[in-house]
Amino acid sequence: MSADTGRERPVVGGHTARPPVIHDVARLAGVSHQTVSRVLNDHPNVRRTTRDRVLSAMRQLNYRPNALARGLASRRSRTIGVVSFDTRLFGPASTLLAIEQAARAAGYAVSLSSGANLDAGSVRRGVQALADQSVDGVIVIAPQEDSARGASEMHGGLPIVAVEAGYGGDVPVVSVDQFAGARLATDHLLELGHRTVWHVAGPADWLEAQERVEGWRASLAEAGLAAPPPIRGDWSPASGYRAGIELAGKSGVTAVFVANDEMALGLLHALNERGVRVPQDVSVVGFDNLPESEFFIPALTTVRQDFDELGRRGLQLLVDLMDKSPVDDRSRSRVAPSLVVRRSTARAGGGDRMPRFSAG
Amino acid sequence: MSADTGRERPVVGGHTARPPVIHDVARLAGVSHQTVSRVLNDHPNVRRTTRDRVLSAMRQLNYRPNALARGLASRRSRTIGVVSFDTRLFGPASTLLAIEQAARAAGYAVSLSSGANLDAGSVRRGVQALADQSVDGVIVIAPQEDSARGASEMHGGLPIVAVEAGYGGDVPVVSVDQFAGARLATDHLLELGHRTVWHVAGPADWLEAQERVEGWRASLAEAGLAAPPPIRGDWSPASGYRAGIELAGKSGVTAVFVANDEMALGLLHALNERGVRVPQDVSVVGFDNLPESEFFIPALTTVRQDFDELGRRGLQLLVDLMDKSPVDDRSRSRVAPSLVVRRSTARAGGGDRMPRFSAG
DNA sequence: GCCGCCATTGTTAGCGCGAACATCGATAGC
DNA sequence: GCTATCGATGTTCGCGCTAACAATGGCGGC
Repeated sequence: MSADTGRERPVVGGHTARPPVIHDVARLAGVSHQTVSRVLNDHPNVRRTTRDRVLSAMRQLNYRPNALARGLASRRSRTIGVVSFDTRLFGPASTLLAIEQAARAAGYAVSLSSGANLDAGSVRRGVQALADQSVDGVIVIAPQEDSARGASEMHGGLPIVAVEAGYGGDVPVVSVDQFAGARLATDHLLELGHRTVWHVAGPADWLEAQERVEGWRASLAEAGLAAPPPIRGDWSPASGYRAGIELAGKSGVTAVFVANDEMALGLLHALNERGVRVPQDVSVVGFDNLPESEFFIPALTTVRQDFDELGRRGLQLLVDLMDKSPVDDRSRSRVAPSLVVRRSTARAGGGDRMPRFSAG
Repeated sequence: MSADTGRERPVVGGHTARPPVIHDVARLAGVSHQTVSRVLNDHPNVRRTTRDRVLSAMRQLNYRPNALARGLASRRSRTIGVVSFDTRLFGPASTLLAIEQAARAAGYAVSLSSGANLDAGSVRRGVQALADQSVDGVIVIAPQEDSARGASEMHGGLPIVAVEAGYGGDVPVVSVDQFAGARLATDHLLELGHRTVWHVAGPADWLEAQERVEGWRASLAEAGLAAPPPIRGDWSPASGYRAGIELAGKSGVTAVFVANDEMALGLLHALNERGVRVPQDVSVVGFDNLPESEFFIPALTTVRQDFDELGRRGLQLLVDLMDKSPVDDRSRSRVAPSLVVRRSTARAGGGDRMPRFSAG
C-alpha cells in the first residue's frame, strides 16, 4: 500500500522533513508499528533478530519516541511533579536536586511548581497545576503543617508524597527526625556542663520548628531542668540577630540552641557585636549544616540533615505508590540526623583557650 | 446519535467514572466539541451566549483539558525546560525560581533537568532529555563557557536561551554584567585609598570568573596600577579560606576583591584566625550578595546580582523566540549589578573605629 | 431581488502512540 | 495426522484534542 498522501512531503534522500515517527521505523525495519512499540516497551515476545532490526532502524533514523503521544495512549506520562516552597533555601534546594536526580534515574521527568509562599492554598494550586499536566505523581516539599492534607483525594487518587513535612497530614511522609536532632544538640550542650540551654525557635506554624522545640524541651526535662522561654525567629539571619541582641542582654546565658544555621549566623553576629565571646562566654549550636557553617566565626557546631537521603527516599516512596507496590510501613519514614561538632561550643565555665583551627 | 458504546460505562446520576472530556462538555452545552475547543483557545468567532453556555458546562463538570492531548494535536506543549547546573547554589536557585514564576505567569509549565556537573556533555544530555519531553523551548542556566553552544541546532531549531552564560556560544544570552560588577568592587576599594587590590578568582573555565578578573584588571589599569597575580579559588568557602591564609602571610595586602561571597566567607574566617582585622587591616569585597552576607563578621560589602531580573528576562526572551516575535538586539541582554557597601571595607590606613552596627 | 461576504458552527481527519484482539505458523501431545 | 497451545506478529481502534475545511444563515451592496 502506498502511503505518502503528500501532506507532509518527504524529502528524497532517505530522510523526511519532519522527525521520524514509529511508522517510519516500522517501514524501514519491515515490521508493523506495533512491533516497534513492543521493542520500545520491552515486551517479551519479540524475536531477537526482529528486535535487533528494529533497534538498528531506530538508530539509523535517530528515532525519538513522542512522549506526549505515549502519555496520551498509555495514560502514564512518566513525569512526576514537585511542589516546593522556596527553592532558594538550602534544604528545599538540596531535596529538590536529590529528587530530580533520583527521578531521572528511575526514568521519570520532573515538572516543577514552586509557590512563593507555602500556605495550604498555594500547595493546592501547585498540585492542581501539576495534575493538569498529567503527572503520574507528586512530591510536596512542604515543611509547613498540613499543607499537603487532602491534596490526593482532590485529584482522583493521584499519588502524593510529602517530604520534610510533619505527621499532621494524611499523605505518606518522609522527613528528618527533628526531635532526635534537637536532642542531639541539647544533650551536647548539657554534656558540656551548661546549666541550661536557651532556644531560638523557628516559626510556630512549621512542624520542623515545633519538633525541634519539643526535642529541646525533652532533653532539658530529662536532665531535670526547666526550659527557659523559647525566642521566636523566622529562620532568617536578621531574626537570629535580634534574638542574639536579646540574649546578650540577659545574664546567665551560656548555651543556645538555634533552630537553624542562618539564624545562628545572625546570632553570632549580634554576640560578636556586643562583645560576647563564642564559645568562651556562650556556646552555640545550629541546625542544618549549611556548606557555609564550617566557616562562620567561629565554625558552627550544628546538626546535619541528610537532604539527599530525604529526596531519594521520597522519590522511592512515590515510585512505589505509583507502581501500586505495597508500601508497608515506610509510609512514615524518618531520616536520622547527626551532630557535627565544631568550634562554637565549649565546656561551661568559659575562658578555655582553643587550639588553632585549620581547614582542609 | 446515541453515543455510549458501553465501553466506559457512565455512572448514572450525572457524573461519569472517568474525568470529563471535551465531548462531555459539548454535549452538556449542546454544541460540537470543536466549539468547546474554540472557547478553550479563545478563538474570536464564538457568540457570547454560546461561550457562556460552554464555560458554565465546564464549570459544572469541573472539566480540565488534557495537556497531553492538546500538545499532541497542536504540536505545542506549553512547557518549557530548564537545564541547570547545581540548584543548591544561590545564584542558580534564585534564577530558577524567577524563571519558574515568570513561566507560570506566562502560561507555561516548567520541566527541570539539573545535571550534577556542568560540562557541555551534560548540558547536551539535559537538553536532549527535555526535547524528548516535547518542551517548546529551553533555558540553560549554565555559567560555564560554551556549554550551551550548538544545542539548538541539534534539536531542529528548538528555541534555546542561555542565562548567566558568557558571550561564547551561539545562543541568545541574558546575563549580569560581571565586568561592570568587578569594576564597581575594585573602584570602591581604590576610592578608599588602597594602593592596590588583590583578587581571589573563580575557576578559570567559568566565564563569570573570567569577566570578573577582566573588570578588576581594567580598574587597576585605569588607575595606573599593576595587577597582582590573582589567586584561584573554586567558589567554595574552603578555597576562600585557603586564599585567606595565603594572603594573611603576605605583607602590603590591604584590599581584596573576592569573586563570590562564599569564598569571601572563608577568607574572612582565615583572616580572623590569623589575627588580621577586617576592615581595619584589610578591606574585603565579595560578589553575589547572599542573604547571609549582611551577617558575616564583619557585614560584607559586596556586589549584588539581580537574579530575579535575570530569570524574568531570560523567560521573556525565550517566549519571544517561541512566538517567533522579532527578538531584535535583546538577544544579548545584560543586567546591571550594584554595589552594596557594608562594614568589611574601610579607608586605607587602617585603625579607624567604626560606629556600632544595628540591624533592622 | 440577487450575489457575495462574513460570522458562527459543525464535520472530518489526523497528531503518534499503546491496548486489545486477530492471525499465523510451529511445536507438542496423543 | 489432528488438534490444543503458544510465541510472534499484524490490524483495528481510540486516547482527547486541534486543524482544516464545509455548511449555514444573516446581512449589505448594487
